[in-house]
Amino acid sequence: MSSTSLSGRSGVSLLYREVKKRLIADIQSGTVPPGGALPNESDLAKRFEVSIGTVRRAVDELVADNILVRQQGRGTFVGRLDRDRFMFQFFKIAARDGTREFPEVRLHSFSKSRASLEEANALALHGAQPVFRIENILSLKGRPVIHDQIVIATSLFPGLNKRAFEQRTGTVYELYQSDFGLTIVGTEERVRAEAAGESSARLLGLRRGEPVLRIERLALTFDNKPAEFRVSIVDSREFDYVSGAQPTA
Amino acid sequence: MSSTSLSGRSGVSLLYREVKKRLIADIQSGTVPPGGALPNESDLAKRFEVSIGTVRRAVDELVADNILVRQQGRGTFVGRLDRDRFMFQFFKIAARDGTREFPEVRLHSFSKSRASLEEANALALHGAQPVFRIENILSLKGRPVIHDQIVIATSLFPGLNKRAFEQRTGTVYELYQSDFGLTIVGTEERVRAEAAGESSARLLGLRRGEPVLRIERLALTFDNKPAEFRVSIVDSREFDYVSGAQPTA
DNA sequence: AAGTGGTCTAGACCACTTG
DNA sequence: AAGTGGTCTAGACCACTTT
Repeated sequence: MSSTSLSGRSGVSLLYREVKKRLIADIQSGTVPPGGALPNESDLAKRFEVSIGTVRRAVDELVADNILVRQQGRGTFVGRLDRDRFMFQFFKIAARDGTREFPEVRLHSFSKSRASLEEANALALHGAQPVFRIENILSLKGRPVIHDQIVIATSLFPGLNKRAFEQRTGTVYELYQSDFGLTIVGTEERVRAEAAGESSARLLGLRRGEPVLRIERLALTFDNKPAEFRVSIVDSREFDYVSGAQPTA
Repeated sequence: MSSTSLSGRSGVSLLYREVKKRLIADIQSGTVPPGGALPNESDLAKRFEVSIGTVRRAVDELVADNILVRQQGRGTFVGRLDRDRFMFQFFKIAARDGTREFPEVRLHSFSKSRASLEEANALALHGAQPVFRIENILSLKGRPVIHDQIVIATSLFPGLNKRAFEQRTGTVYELYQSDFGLTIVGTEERVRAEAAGESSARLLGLRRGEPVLRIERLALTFDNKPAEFRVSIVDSREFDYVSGAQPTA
């Protein structure tokens, strides 16, 4: 964390935006690791030479983005992409009755090849760069329900291999975060209905042609840079994709 | 602080929450109509006997919830549920290439009957209360793509009839807002894939059994009270349900 | 008791819109 | 020029957690 002062009110830069950028930089550089505590607010105010209110505003936004977590009386921490967070921010499949459970994940295949045109486009790669392809089968209530096909550029995940992937202790995103310093901060998803293809049908125990959900998810890191492209095929006979709502006071 | 109007700091009530509630009450009562301007912030501060900062915090949250809209130099306004807002907050269907257009809406049927068990449950009705049933066909790029089935309790929409519904000038939610004082503030949606039923297939020009998206949407007003239950059947061969992303600085 | 975040205040000054 | 929201400050005091 460098500590020069923040622009003497000279130009376009809003102070709280600037503070926010610096805090993000500290997270990306690993200066403050996942789960680690930030300095307290008055120290941050001194370091950045702004008032506490300005620090609070920057932190407020990072909390709203689920990047930081405040705990009154304890401190402010970098959010870990653990199971709880995965369930609340990223996993949108719920049973018909509304129940939500963490899926049991089984690795089905791990390979390396080149990006298709569509994949390169989604991941903002220049040409058919090498990618890892990972297929997972996710089970809910003991039965296979989701067929995940993950595509990630090898350049962002140097040294990743099947063993490391399989032996991770937490979520996939937590692996990205802790082993490659890559924090997923949001996703864009497109959902449609299609007839089950052969491999998904076999893996999910469906007849070919049965209607399934196809979810294309682009996972983004800071500055909206794409980091992972994932296609999920979901047997939606007993499970729904859920979205939305807005709790007001 | 002279503690007359807003709780003298005695207990649980946070001042900005209290201000927020009062502002919502003014919107619900029609004291400030859709599109109308709020008093300026210093006047609000005087009226509520709080500082401007506290007013700003309350307004900040209402802006975040898309209920109010700030315009620097002009004022703060009650958001109208017009086409623009509908497109950005509620309409989640986009062409495969990402294009989004406002759908052409055609009324297919308007009737009155009693709520099914599922509908009564969704709308929090006590028993099989009377409801209006409205079916719309929504077209995109000149072709029918969405079959909407709307269910609303007659008790919330007294005097609504086919003519009023058909001759509305704006969106359905704008009608709710302007004619019945009922503001939709958010939705909960559940999406799954199913085989097209007979009527939807006919209306959308599909073969029976073709995979379609089924979207069940519960639209909520203040305090998360359910106001409308809607089932949308979507021909997703050329259109997707889109969700998500999170713009950070 | 000490340290953290959470709420609230009072006021200066800036940026934008309108008459 | 007058009126609006937008940013930033400096500091008091409250609520919660830990030692």
